[in-house]
Amino acid sequence: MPVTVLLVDDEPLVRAGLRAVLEAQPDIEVVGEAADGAAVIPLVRRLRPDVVAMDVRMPLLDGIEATRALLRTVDDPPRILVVTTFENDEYVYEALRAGADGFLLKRARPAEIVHAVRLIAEGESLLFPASVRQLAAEYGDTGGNRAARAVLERAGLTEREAEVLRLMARGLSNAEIAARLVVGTETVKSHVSAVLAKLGARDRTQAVIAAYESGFVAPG
Amino acid sequence: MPVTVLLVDDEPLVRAGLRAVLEAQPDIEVVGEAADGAAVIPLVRRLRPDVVAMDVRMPLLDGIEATRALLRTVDDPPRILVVTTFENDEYVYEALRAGADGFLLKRARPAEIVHAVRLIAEGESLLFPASVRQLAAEYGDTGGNRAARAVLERAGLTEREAEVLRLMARGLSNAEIAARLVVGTETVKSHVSAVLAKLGARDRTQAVIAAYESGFVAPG
DNA sequence: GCGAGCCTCCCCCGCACGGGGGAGACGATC
DNA sequence: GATCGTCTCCCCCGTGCGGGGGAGGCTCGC
Repeated sequence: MPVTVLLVDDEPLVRAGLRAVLEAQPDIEVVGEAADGAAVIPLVRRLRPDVVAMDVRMPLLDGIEATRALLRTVDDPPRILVVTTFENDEYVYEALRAGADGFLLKRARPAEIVHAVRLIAEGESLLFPASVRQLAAEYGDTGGNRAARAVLERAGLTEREAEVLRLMARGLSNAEIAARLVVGTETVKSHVSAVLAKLGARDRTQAVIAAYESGFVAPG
Repeated sequence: MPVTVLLVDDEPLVRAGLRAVLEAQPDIEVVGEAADGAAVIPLVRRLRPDVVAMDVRMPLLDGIEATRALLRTVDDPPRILVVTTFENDEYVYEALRAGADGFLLKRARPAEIVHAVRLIAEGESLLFPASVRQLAAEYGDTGGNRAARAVLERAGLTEREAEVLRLMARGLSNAEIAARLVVGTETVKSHVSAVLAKLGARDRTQAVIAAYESGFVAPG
């Protein structure tokens, strides 16, 4: 009976890579994929994977928050392997505090990745902060504006407000947003004001910056 | 006759992902992989790929140096698509200046990655953000990597204007920028207007979006 | 010397933006 | 039925923003 794995990462490329690496093993089966933390819980409920390979930096709900939510709301939760690009100790500790069972760098070799998944599935934990620290020093820690991200995630934007923010982040004026959403400009102004208040932004430019910095919208 | 691609990335996971994405296409063939920039030149000599998909951050020889070396030492060099995780102004400029033909984020969707490889193979240049491509059209460039370079350089921001744009992208108002730069607000307004005109932006929000989309400023 | 480009500052002017209120309609929840 | 949150729309009002001009001082290179 193979180890079943759910992949959670906002980059399709990474998901494809993980899938290729893991499915090359006869005893490991990738049973599903999710692109953000918010989609994880229902998927876990349905697929009941043994292991969730979870990215840290994701839109909507990051890996750490998703881990917390998962362990809090799901009975008999899967083991969680946090997968990330390059890390600082804060992330390691935060992830472990949140209840993750292991911690792995994307930079790891395929054999290490496979090994990690097997270990985690067997109930072992896995972490190597030494190599993490070394890599962080080697490549220079870019950090990331976690403050802005946290703000956005905990801001509690409604669906409509998020929609408006997305359009703001595409450079649309209030009038253009109104036309796009088929509502009045006064309505859009209300939503924009709500977005600004919730994000702690002074104007739409700052709101758009927060959207980019938090990963709510991505360049490209 | 399929497009042949050489993958150069120090992360096996990313190579596996790219391979999975690209080989799903009947007209694209991955002919080889390399884990660092130093291994690229002999591989290119032997395999003669149409396109090299090259990571920026790599041990031994980074993607920019490898690009330079490749174009300097190989006859009839392949087209070079720089693939990277984080958008960073220095990298964009440096990579294009080194002679890369395109610039792509790893977080791009599979369809975008495939599209990028095809475009590059056809001799087009590619800058992932639409706004930059738009600039290319506006400035009447003929395509090719010279175009890409020229666009970014000839987008023609002066040093001062670039400085103002950076501050705009940090959410500062005109008055705050003026205070920071120790000049009058009217001066800042002049610079901002120049930036807007050169970027084809209607307001500062669109300018900041362009800054993010072009990699002029990077999230995090 | 002279122009070109850049940085600096100034004027007028229209308007989109954002703050601060309020309010009706609807669905979900209790 | 009552309450809450969301979405919708409205009012007034001040101002920061951006367009369209112009102009002086400075350092370049021709």
